[in-house]
Amino acid sequence: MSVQKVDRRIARTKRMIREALAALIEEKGFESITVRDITSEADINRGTFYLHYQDKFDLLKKCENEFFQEIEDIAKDIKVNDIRKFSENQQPLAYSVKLLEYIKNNAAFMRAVLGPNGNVAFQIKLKEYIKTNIGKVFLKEAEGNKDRMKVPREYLLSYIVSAHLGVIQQWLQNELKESPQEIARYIGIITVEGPFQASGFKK
Amino acid sequence: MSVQKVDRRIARTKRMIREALAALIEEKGFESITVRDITSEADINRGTFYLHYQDKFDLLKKCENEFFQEIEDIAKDIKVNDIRKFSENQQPLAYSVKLLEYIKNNAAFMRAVLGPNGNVAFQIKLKEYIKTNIGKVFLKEAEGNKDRMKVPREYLLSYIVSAHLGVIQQWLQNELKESPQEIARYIGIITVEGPFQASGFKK
DNA sequence: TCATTAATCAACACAGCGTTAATTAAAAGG
DNA sequence: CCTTTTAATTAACGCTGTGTTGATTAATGA
Repeated sequence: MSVQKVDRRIARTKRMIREALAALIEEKGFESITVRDITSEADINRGTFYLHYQDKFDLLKKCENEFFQEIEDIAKDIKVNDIRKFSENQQPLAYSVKLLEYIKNNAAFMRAVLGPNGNVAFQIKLKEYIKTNIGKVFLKEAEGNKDRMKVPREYLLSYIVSAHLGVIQQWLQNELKESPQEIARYIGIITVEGPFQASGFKK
Repeated sequence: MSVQKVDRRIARTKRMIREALAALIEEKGFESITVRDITSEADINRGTFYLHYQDKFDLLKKCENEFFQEIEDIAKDIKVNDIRKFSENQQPLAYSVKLLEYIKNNAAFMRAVLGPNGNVAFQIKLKEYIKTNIGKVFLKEAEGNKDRMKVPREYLLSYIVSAHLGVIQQWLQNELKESPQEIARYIGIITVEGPFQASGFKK
């Protein structure tokens, strides 16, 4: 198959539109954005928008799909024994570091969709991703000891995934002050040792 | 101060509007709802809506405020030593049970604002509430042992709070099959013992 | 250089908004 | 019960945003 070269004008227009979208979501939330807002922020004609996207929902969906496409590749490298490694020498999980690095490199968009004016549907999809690629790895380890499972698997899983996302949101709110490695270490510590073992409460 | 008696017509109208809102949010999400949708669902004149609310955002805000007003009262009864009680005899935390009971009694609205078409701003406010009334109680216990704190307080707190909310959302998604007591027990087990102690992994 | 095609511009019908003035209907209170 | 008060209805207003179209201009790639 031949590689289609993209017209520079198209690339530029799409880039402007997406940058405008991220800026506007963060500014006032997706729901109150109009196509007019986007095109005037991007400094293009309103009609041009409709040459590329059906409406603002279509635009958001395409941005999200692009995101998931890209982090899907990250997931390919996950090592199942990551968690064992962590238990043994407290090394941050490789998957976490990569995901967090990606988030840091796309901070504007991530802050937009995960921040206070963000989008629940996106968060649900992201949780689904984390659940598939991360939670299950953790639980696989845990279920070796199934008879001692005190809480149904679905609740344990949703707990881990939500907690994961919570730390990421706190990090974004904290203006990405810490390094991805550091955050990955926090997640590892809390998730593997438990929040109160980590803080020194109990035993 | 004299108790103002509310005109039955007003009470009815407001009730219809709020029921319509919950139904519509769950159906297609807050952002794509129009005032027309609400008033036709509630079977009232569109003009009537504007006698009570400025716009749909005002309506949502007032519904949320009512919610927080009511759960604020619940928080008044929280006992600081709840967590100790749990550690000793695995009794569900009193605050949790009450909050979860309230959620169960207002399932339509809660499913609407916390579900897939829900509202991030509401979730943030709810997290804030949980953080204040629950997380801090947990952490107060934990911080007796401050020198063993491996993770910054803010991350630990956001972890606990997000995880909390995650279990609630899983519960709503699970159609409130379990009792509030049971869910409170799950939350207690996972939060105090840690997800992997709870599942039997490690040690 | 020149054919191709993206972007612009102006105009269209349409839908939802928020408001208003006149009217109808229901509730509260004597 | 009857009257006064006030909530709800109705129909219309101007305004803003939508999504589309046809004609025109300008940038791109070969």
